[in-house]
Amino acid sequence: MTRARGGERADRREDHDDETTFLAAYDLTAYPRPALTVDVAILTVLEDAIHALLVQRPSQPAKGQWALPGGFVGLDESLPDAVERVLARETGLTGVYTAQLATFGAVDRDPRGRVVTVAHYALVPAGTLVDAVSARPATLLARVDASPGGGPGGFSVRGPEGELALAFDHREILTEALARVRWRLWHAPVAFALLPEEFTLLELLRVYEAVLGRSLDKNSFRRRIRASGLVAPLGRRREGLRARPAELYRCAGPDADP
Amino acid sequence: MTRARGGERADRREDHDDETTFLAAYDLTAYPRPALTVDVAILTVLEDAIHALLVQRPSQPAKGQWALPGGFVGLDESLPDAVERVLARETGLTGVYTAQLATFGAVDRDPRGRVVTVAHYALVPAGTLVDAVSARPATLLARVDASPGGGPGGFSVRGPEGELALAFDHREILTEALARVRWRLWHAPVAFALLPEEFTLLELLRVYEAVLGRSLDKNSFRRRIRASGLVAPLGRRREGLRARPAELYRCAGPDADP
DNA sequence: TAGACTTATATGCGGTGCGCGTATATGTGT
DNA sequence: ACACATATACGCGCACCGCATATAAGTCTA
Repeated sequence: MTRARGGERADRREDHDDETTFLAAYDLTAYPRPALTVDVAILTVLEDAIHALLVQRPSQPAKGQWALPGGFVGLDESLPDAVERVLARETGLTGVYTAQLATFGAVDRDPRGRVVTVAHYALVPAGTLVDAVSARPATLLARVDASPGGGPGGFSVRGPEGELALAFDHREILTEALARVRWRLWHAPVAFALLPEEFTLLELLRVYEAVLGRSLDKNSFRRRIRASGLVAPLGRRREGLRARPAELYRCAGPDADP
Repeated sequence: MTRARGGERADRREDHDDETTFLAAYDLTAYPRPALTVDVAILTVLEDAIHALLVQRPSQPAKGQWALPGGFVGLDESLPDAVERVLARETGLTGVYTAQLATFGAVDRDPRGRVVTVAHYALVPAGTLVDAVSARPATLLARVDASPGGGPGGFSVRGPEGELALAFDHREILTEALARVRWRLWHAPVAFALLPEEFTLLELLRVYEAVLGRSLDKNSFRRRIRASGLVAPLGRRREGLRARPAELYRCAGPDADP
């Protein structure tokens, strides 16, 4: 230890030269390595149910099957950049809330060979997502019905034609995304990403119920949300509905925590 | 839609042939792609403080610097397999609790070029880790002192010689690992992975305090833990200490949740 | 236009869990 | 025998949540 510290400065200079020459000669691509993709589970709450945006694969492999939007990660783009690019390319969406979910690396998860995917989820207001889907062919919003008692992953993915089988391991990714969003709902202000800027407390409640898959008490919910300080009343009301107009709120909390 | 459904069976056969020929001709490796590694933040609680196992890099790049154990992901191994291999190779540890943390893909995070790493964390009882470190040169247990008020990432990593600068973005990974373990402490039975099979409630309390970075009330803690049903008394006691012997417990809960 | 209906909002009550203080039990050390 | 240290049990009060109830303020309909 003492000897090593005595030569510290000289060693450091020597190491720097070593590293420079090492890096000049180093070829990362000399070794076999997996391919890397990002996949995004784009979720929303529509008609009191979770929906996921799916795209019909336009080319091999799994051509014609429904899948999560995804794509290969470029050499010069970060993971968030890759997600942003994929979202824009396959759905036209920009500026949406996204977060990393988990990385899936089963050896046989892609028939093309070894492909590891960094799965993400995105939360989008229903209106935005409906517009995006209707503007694109070969995309749909699949209703994801999760029965909380139905065990892990015990949910159905339904399109207009009925139950859908997802390509690759995308059903597994969707399962994880659902669990993650449920988990974060109470601990991070993610629900607001699923609503337009202005919303009523009942609309917020519906989002919570849809995500959690169970009904919540309206009074307790009001108290909790208002006490949390995450919403601020706007002083205006949503009128023209069947009953007393409800106060409009907006998200007010500083975004938070891991 | 109707047309597509009418030809479904024939299409499927055709698609299968297409996919087979497609896959035969497909070369995943034809496109540039990042290299992929796994890195593991191996954590324990020693002397009422969190410690992380670090290895001194034996070769370029960042030669001589302290880093988290890690290695490239092989073409034929899953991510858990890669983690297991790396742990065994660099620390000799086997059969420890590991979980995926997050994937770090900043373009410039590795001087060799584009290297994306799937970061994991491992939780190991202090005794096991002390043994592993003392059996290997160029490894150490660095004390990680986190002041909860010190802002995000506001912690120190200290070896016997003082503060350490970690290689690559490993300090960032350590930050995330710490936050994740804190987050999970109350929601999943992770604390037991940091203790030997048999432990007293005070020892469990010390683990919680070390991970959370703050003191907890002993009485409330007892009630919460016992009411949680995650521990079962063994009927034996830890004797020979300075005071009344404490009941020994073991982890009893079914492992749980994402 | 009056009343039914629907939804919004406020308030009160009781159980539960947790922070905190206190009392008692049971070992070690002098 | 006594002090001392820790383990364990219990009680009190507060905060929060589920639940019920009351009132407000609109729309809808006869």
